[in-house]
Amino acid sequence: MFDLKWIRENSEAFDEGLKRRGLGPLSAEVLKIDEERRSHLQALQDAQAERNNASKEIGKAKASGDEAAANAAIEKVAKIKSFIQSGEDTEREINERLTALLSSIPNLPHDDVPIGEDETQNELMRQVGGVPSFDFEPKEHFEIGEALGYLDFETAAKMSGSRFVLLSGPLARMERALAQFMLDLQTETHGYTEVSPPIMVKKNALYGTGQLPKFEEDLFKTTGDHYLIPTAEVPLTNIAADCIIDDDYLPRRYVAYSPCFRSEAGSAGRDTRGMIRQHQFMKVELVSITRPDQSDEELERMTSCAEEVLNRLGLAYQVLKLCTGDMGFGARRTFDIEVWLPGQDTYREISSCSVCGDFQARRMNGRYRVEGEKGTHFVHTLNGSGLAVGRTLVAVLENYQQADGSVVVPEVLRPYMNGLELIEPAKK
RNA sequence: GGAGAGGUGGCUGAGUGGUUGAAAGCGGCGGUCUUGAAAACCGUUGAGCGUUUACGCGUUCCGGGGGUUCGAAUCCCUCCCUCUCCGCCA
Repeated sequence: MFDLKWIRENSEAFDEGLKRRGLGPLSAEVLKIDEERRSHLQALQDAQAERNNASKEIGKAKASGDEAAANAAIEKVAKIKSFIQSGEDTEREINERLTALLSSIPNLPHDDVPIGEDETQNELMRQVGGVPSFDFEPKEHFEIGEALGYLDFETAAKMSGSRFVLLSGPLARMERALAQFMLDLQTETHGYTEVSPPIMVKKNALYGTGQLPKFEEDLFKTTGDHYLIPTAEVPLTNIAADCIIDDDYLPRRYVAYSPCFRSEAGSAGRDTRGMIRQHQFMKVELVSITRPDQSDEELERMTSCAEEVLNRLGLAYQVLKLCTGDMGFGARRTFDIEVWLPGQDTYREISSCSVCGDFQARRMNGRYRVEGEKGTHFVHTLNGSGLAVGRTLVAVLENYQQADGSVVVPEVLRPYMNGLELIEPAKK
């Protein structure tokens, strides 16, 4: 959501930002409605002032028992009434148009975000860790997992259809181990506060983070009024909704382990094999609520918190700065972390860290106050995966696979897996 | 699922049609007192929008929306949310 006053005063910068996003200019349309609204408001408010004065007169006249004067004033006001009535209708209608337009406009990218149409134009920031070499042809994760007997798409499809998976035995355990390891790292080493949030939310929460009203088709909705969260970003960021936080409490850092639900409406045919793209997956999510002057630095920090998971797991990855065309709706700047998958012979997204500025804060009315100062300001919000657990499991399987089909358990996970060092095929 | 109660400013909480943007308390800010602090006392303290060089002026806001009325925090309708009791239950 944008500050109307800012658009009014920076209409060129606004259109320029939209252009960088690959969108046409909108300031003219916005300002036209704004203009309409303001000139209308002036007339309406004059009429209201007149009515209020007359009403006070009536009050006084009645109090002093002067019925004649009261009736005269009532008659006078009656004439303005219909104008005010229709004027209020018009105001409502204009406001609705304005909010509808404003709430569908994506956030503007930071100046340093490269301009581009799609993921091919993202900017490579760094590559970390050596890509492992194999003296055999590395398999994809689903081949490995299915051969082990602990990764079962068929059984999942039987009860849930496509894009679901059933993990069992040591792989189910590894999913839990990964989550535990990530949570411990983010809370104990990086200072995040662990949260166990609701995973069903109402639409105002989704409006706050920007999934609604534009992306309803990506969400699962219950038969009631709840939606299943597509990411814990939604409940975590909405902690700040309708709050006024003292500035010395900022930044606030939250981490949550939760399932995520996505309809994948626009992805038919993509990543149909394996567990890369599922309707349901587990993720450890990081969210920061900061002051405006802290948010850029916080994005760097958050990204490195996510990277540390991969460092400790010994997985190779690269960090990209997303170009304008590949960024999400609410983001001003996004870093994607892509992990190396030997089976696919490529890097795949495993985390996405974004700074949203005050875009979400405006939508959810999340503010902070500086001690001793008058008034409030909008907070800045950031979110990032730390990490997507399902895809991390994929990465471990592919990177730690051996020629005989067994999979070595990364050292940092062993304490979480009862000391298990090697995953071998299930005995039938 | 059945029956009730309620949503008021940063917080607690009065207010049931007429100078009420709203008592009181807490908190915040300023001051007096004090070597300093605390306590006490005095004063002050909402937000959005429009307009104005500015002081200011106007308007809207007592969960959201609609209605009644010359006039609504106060009456009516509706939606949302919270809570209590009973039943069921992880």
